Amino acid sequence: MPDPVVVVIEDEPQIRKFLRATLEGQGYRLFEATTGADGVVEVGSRQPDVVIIDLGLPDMDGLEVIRRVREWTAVPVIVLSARGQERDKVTALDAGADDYMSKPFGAGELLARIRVALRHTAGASHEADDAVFKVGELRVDLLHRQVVVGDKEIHLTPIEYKLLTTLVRHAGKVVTHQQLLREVWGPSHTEQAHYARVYMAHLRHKLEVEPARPRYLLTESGVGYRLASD
Amino acid sequence: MPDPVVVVIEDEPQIRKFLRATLEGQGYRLFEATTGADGVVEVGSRQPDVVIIDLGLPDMDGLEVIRRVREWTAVPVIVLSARGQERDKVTALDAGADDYMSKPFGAGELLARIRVALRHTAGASHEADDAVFKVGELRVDLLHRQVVVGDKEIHLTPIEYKLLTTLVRHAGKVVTHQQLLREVWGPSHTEQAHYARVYMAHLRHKLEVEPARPRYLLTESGVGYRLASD
DNA sequence: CATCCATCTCAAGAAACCGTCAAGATCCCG
DNA sequence: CGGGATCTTGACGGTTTCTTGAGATGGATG
Repeated sequence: MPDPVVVVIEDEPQIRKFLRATLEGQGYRLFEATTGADGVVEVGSRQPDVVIIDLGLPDMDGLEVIRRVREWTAVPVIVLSARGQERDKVTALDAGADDYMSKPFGAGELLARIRVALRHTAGASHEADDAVFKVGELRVDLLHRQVVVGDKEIHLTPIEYKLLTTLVRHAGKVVTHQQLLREVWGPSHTEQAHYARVYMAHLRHKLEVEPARPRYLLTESGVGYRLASD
Repeated sequence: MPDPVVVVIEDEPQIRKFLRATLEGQGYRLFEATTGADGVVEVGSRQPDVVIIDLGLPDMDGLEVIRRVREWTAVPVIVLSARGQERDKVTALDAGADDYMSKPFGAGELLARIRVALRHTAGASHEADDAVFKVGELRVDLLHRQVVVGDKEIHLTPIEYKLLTTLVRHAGKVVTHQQLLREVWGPSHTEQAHYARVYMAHLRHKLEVEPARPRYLLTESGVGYRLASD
């Protein structure tokens, strides 16, 4: 999993600095905005995993920012505020915020609440994307690490699988020997074109109906290999 | 949409009364438990939309209740606590809680945070939270911590059970050694691939008809393990 | 047709990985 | 304190997977 992306909308330099230190130390990628208008734009362009917003902004009401963001995304929004009145909290939460922390707050608690927010989105996204590649009788399910030909499940060794997924990622396009060797065996093995040949043979025997006349795993002589797509 | 169902786990009659007044006035259906053990059962039988739990319970640690509940459902859990230390908050949130409110708290804020929790589950597809995993002769009941093969109940040690539930959570998908070790033994034991082997052997002897030829607990050589699904 | 080069096939040894067993160490309950 | 259950750890043999080499195939070229 790549580092989570966080957009911070905060005008006070002091708090921005604090957030930067806190978050970057934990491996978050941070993008900052100092006005509400910038904030909305930043959320739109960065597609963050979490948004942290201070309600006291110079140009527009933080609540308005939340409402604008909520018009098109369900990204978790954590509110920071100098005001701790119940009224303020209720308003912000009902405007679409997912959490509300009154200043002063501790770094540990903020990080914990971010982890909660990330848990939520992790669960939600899990259901939708079934990253399955299909061509002819061949099905490659990246999520389940499962390869099926017709209705028979095929067992692949780690290298075979990695080779296949590399081709899947570039399905339809030619993958040069160099590229293949680099992505499967690592940058130090880019000369051993032999490896790729042996393993392409393995894959063909396992996946092709007629290994000698491949329909999916095509050779581009002198260049590399290509996985047929549709 | 029918009235949302809330389970309250709280031993102090005073606060229970307050919650009852607050929530029933807003059209929530309320079920109460006064001990942790009861609470776990209540969550299992009522299938609530939100759980509210006080950390200071007489019989067991509230954190333990949260962990038990989290073994089989993602229902939003809001923690109430007399303690407001950051340490306590972080522990509870990392144990699986979704929100944390220190006493004293206002009715308005509680209701707002409940609305946030309900928003979250509304977005997620209403998957029937079936706490029972089945495949072939094997049944794993996450709620009752019960494992049955055929019609015989099988006793598992804590580690065996945790290993099995980790596989159940990812049923059908390959779980890498790293993942397995991290989720069962903790992040510091990710090198000891040996552990997993020994315990997979234990599980196979207890769950498989023919341990040498496993039908459920499958090895993905060089990668990890996979629990068959369907 | 002969030759060359890229590719494919096959197989065997090496290496990594896995399952098993069992001997302590540790924990838990009475 | 004792005994049983559970967990850790090491050793060993069997299996899978990887590497490597030698020869076969097959198309392109002159």
